[in-house]
Order: sequence, then structure tokens, then C-alpha cells
Amino acid sequence: YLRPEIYNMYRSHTCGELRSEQIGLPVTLSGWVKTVRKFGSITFVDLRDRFGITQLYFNEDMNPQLESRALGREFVVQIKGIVAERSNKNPQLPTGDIEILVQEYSILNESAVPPFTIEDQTDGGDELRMKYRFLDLRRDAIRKNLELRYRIGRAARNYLDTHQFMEVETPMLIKSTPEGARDFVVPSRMHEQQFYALPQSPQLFKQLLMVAGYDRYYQIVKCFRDEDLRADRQPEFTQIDCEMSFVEQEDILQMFEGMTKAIFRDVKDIEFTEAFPRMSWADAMEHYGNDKPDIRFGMTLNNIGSALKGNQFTVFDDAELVVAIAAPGCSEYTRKQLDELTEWVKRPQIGMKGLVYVKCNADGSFKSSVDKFYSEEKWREVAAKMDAKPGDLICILAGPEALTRKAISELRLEMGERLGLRNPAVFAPLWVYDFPLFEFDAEADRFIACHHPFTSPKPEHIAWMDDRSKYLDIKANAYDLVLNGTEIGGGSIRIFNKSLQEKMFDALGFSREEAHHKFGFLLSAFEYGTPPHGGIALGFDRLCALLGGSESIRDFIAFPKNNAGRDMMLDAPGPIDDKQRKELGL
RNA sequence: GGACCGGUAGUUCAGUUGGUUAGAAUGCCGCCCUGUCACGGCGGAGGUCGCGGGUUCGAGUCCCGUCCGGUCCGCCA
Repeated sequence: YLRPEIYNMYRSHTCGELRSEQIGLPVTLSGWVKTVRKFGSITFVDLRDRFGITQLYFNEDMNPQLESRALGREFVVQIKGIVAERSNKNPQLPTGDIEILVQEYSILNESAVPPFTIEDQTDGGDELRMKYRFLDLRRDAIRKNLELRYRIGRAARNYLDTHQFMEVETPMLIKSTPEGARDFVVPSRMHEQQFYALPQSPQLFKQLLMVAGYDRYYQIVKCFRDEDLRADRQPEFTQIDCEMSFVEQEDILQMFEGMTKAIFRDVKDIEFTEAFPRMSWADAMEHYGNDKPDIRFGMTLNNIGSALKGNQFTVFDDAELVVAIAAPGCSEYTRKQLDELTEWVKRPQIGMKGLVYVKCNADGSFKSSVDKFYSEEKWREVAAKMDAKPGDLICILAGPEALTRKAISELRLEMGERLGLRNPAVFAPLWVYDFPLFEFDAEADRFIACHHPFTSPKPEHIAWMDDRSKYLDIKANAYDLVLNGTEIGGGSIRIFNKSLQEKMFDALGFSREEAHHKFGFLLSAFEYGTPPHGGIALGFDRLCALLGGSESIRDFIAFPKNNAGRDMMLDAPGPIDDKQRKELGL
């Protein structure tokens, strides 16, 4: 614990640092009144600041000018007094052995009655807390989250500094780019009908820094995307953005695995002694049904179509994919529970038509919802193939490939949650690698980059860049860092060759003119000695939320926006006045 | 672009089949209280039931619309 250097007229100590060693010491404290507990002529006040809570003891009999009734919640006060031993100690407070015998006090500022209580268990709802975020931030719970965020950032910076990374700022006012998320655009008075865009990431700038020879760059940087939001998605968010030159994929994985370990060590006192597990994208999709597997638990996917097709059960026979998980210890599910689970997979956001279940009973027998079509022997065979144990419940989904894969992936996570297998205190990092370079966007009727258009294909697949029929088979030098089923980072080895970059733009359907108009500066830079390079960007907000054991990133951002992208405190965005509008030519 | 949940006292919520004067807890105000730390006791104030329309003898309750908040799907290179 570092004692802040705050000796001045307002305070000699913080509200968090006095202990029994200071008994008898005259002190001056300033802070906010958290609670007032009055007993006739004596009064206890909990005084709060960022560093803690210290109990004040007012005694009107001993000191008649201490009329404590003037004090209200959240008043800012300064007191002078003597540190004293408490007759009743409070073991729940670090300062609980002492109190301050108040000799004089002054109210530095009064407070209106706050609209919600400033306690860990506040009575305020989200909406109110966001509107009065400055009060919400006084709460311990939020303060601890922001302190965690600060410590994570500091740990990352310390690690990167010791590995010769250099922080460079890149511009916030840039040019709108065609690929990827929608840009926030910014009009400018001096350029009528022209717009800056806010960066979705500093991607191009960090690559140009590599061209410039600023090997090992990092930046903890705001990024902006004008897309719809979620609990874990904000229109402005922060990345730990990094780039290195003269590296291959393995170098980057090592470096940032090291950084992740350092963060866990510094911030959570958790030591990862083993290398992070790695999984190819194809394996992730096959065994977990998504590209960010939560590997805290098993219950992996089994494609059992071949075993079950051809038994006159048309649901399976007509399905592109028949896939199952074995939920451990769930064979005793009642009819009601099974019906509820069936309803769960039929919800619109899952979108399945139904659920087939097979109870692997403890006595070795099997009971399924489709016994009409399948013998017990068949289920024994399937159970053996899936490694399902007596006592397990096999859940089978069947339907179109993509929908069913996503549904079983969601069902796996849901069952993991229900079975308590997703403990937020357990951390399971994972590298996912060998992502495809392209995916086909049916709506736009063209190929789009899975990662971004600057990602290099695997060297052995570069030849396929000339053959559209091979596009979907091309693997990229791209990788994600996944933690507990959440993507916390992603990166790639970049293209550093002009003709390959042009080939990439061709593949994505940009004309040469368009490519040069949008990315001419990059193509130009590639003519002047670009080193091989690659990097990664970590989602700082998500990392904080995960380490803080929370689903929502909002409590780890000082002034977040709501799910409509509004700042409830500022009431932003808002209209601009006619004068501004006119100047901007809007 | 779409689905679902919610909106009642400062706050968090309850409010049955549509039926008298809309309740609880907490907070707030007043009085009492010398060891509390979720202090306690007594008393009091506090409501455009989000908004608009409709059905009805009668609407917090039912219907339609709308606004706001939340969660999710699509989207998020």
C-alpha cells in the first residue's frame, strides 16, 4: 500500500490509512459523509474517500459546538481530531480498530439527497445509475472495477515496455474505409460535404509504423464502431493494440501469451505455468461449434448423423447436420425439465424446431424421445461413440448446418452454465489459429475478409489466391486469443507485399481505382521497403470484465453508453444548433 | 432490420377476475436515544400508475399506438 502524498491544509491522511499505530495522533481528514448514526448527544459518521472509510466520533457533551445534525449524506466535510481506539472494533473495515475524536469540523460543500444509496448493494437501477454516473462511481464496487482496469493497463504497459515496445499515438480523425463495421463520421467546417471517420482500429497506422521502422509499437487506444450494441459491446471501446516487425505467427503468440500471463500474475496473482492450449479454427468449429470455445468444461460436440440416418426418422434423414452433446449427470431430468429444455432450443434466438434426447440411465439402459425409430442397441453404439456415461443426457439437434451448429454451441454453453461448469473464478485461455482467409457474404454476393483485408494467407495457400474456387479453403496467418468463451484478442501476420495486397483487394471485389483511392497510401508504402510484420489487438474492456468476473463491460468503463449508444448522463447524441449546421454545410 | 421483458412514492418493488381512499420496504422530514457500524423506537410527508387514444357504468389492470430502459438475433473486416 502506497501512502499518497497529500499532506496539505485539507488532510493529513486519507480515509483509508489510519490504524491503531496512529492512536493519539492529531489528524485532519476530508471526505464524503457516507452515513450518519446519531445517539442523542453522540454521533458516528462514516467518512469516505477513494481510499477507504474512517469512522468519526462526535460528542456534543464534550464539545458542544459539534452540532452533528447539520450533516447529511454525501456532504463534503473536513474534520480535525485525534485518532482513538474504538471500544467496539469493526473487523470488516481496515480502519475498524480506530475512530477519530472530532474536535472541529467544517462543511466544505453540501449535497442534495442522492437519488440512490451509494452502497455496494445499491437500490439504484441501471438507468438511474447511468444518469448519475458521477455518484455511481463513488460506489466501492465500481471504484474497484476501475482500479482493476487501471492495474491491468499498467501491467500490460510494464510488460510491453520491458520488451522494447514503444507507445505511439495515431490519429482519431481519419478516412472512412469500405470494409468492416460502419464508421462514425465527423463533418468539418473547413471541408463542406467532406467527412473524417473515427478509426475502427489503428490498423493501417500501425502497419505504416512498421514500414517506418518503429518495430514493436503499442497503444492503449480508443476505437469506434457504429454498430448495434450488446452488454459486451460499446460504440467506443479500448484496445491494447500491438504490432511487431520481423516476426512470424509463433513469435507473436509467445509474446502476447507472455503479456497475458504477466497481467494475470500482476493483477490476479494467478500463475499460468503451462503454455496456453491451442486449437485450429476447424477443430473449434467441429468440437465446440464456434470459433471461441469455452474450454473450462468438456461436453464437446459429436456429429452423429452417419450413425442415425436411414432409420425412417425424417428429421435426421433430412438434416444437413445431426449433432449431439452429452450433459453429465442429467439423465434424471424430469419430463418438465426436458420440455423446458426443448422450449429453450425453440426460442427464436436459437431457432431449432425441437430437441431429441437420450437418457443414458444409471443402470445402463437407454430411453429416448424417438424410441419408435431407434433401438436401445443403437443408442448404446451412439453413447460409446460419444463417450457418454451412464447418468448422462444426450441432447441431439438436427437441421441446417450453420443454424444447428450455432444452436448446439449455445446449448452446450447453457448446459455448462446450468451445471455450474462456467466458474468465473476459473480462467481458461486458448489460442485459436488457422482461420479461413475469406468467407462468402451471400447478401453482398462476394467474398469478404474473415479478419481484415491486410491479413496474409498461409504461404502454402498463396497460389490459391488466383483461383476463386479455392478461396474458401485458404487459411490465414490469423489467430484469436480466447478466454472463457470470449474473444479477447485477435491478430494476424500482415501482407507486406504490394502485389499480394492488390490481389487481396481484387479478391474482395475492389476495383484497382477503388483500392488505390482508399488504400493508396498503404500500397505506396509497400513500395518502400516494408518488413514482414504482424500484430494483435486485445479488447481491453472485455479483458477487464472477465478478470473482474462480470458479463457486462459497462461497469468497467467510467462513463459508458447504453445499449442504444446513448450517454444517459450527457444525453448524447443530441441535435446541433442551426449555426453549427450551417457552418458544416449540412 | 427483428424478437422478448420491463416502466406504479425519491428508490427498489407488490398490486388477484377490471370495482371503495393504490400498498410494502427503504430513503426523506420531525421527535427520542452515550457505542453504533444494515443502529433502534415513535410520528409525518411523499403518487399525472411513462405518454396518447380506445373498450367499459368503472382501467394501474384489457386493446391499439408511441416513448424510454434492458436482454438477445441480425450486424459487429
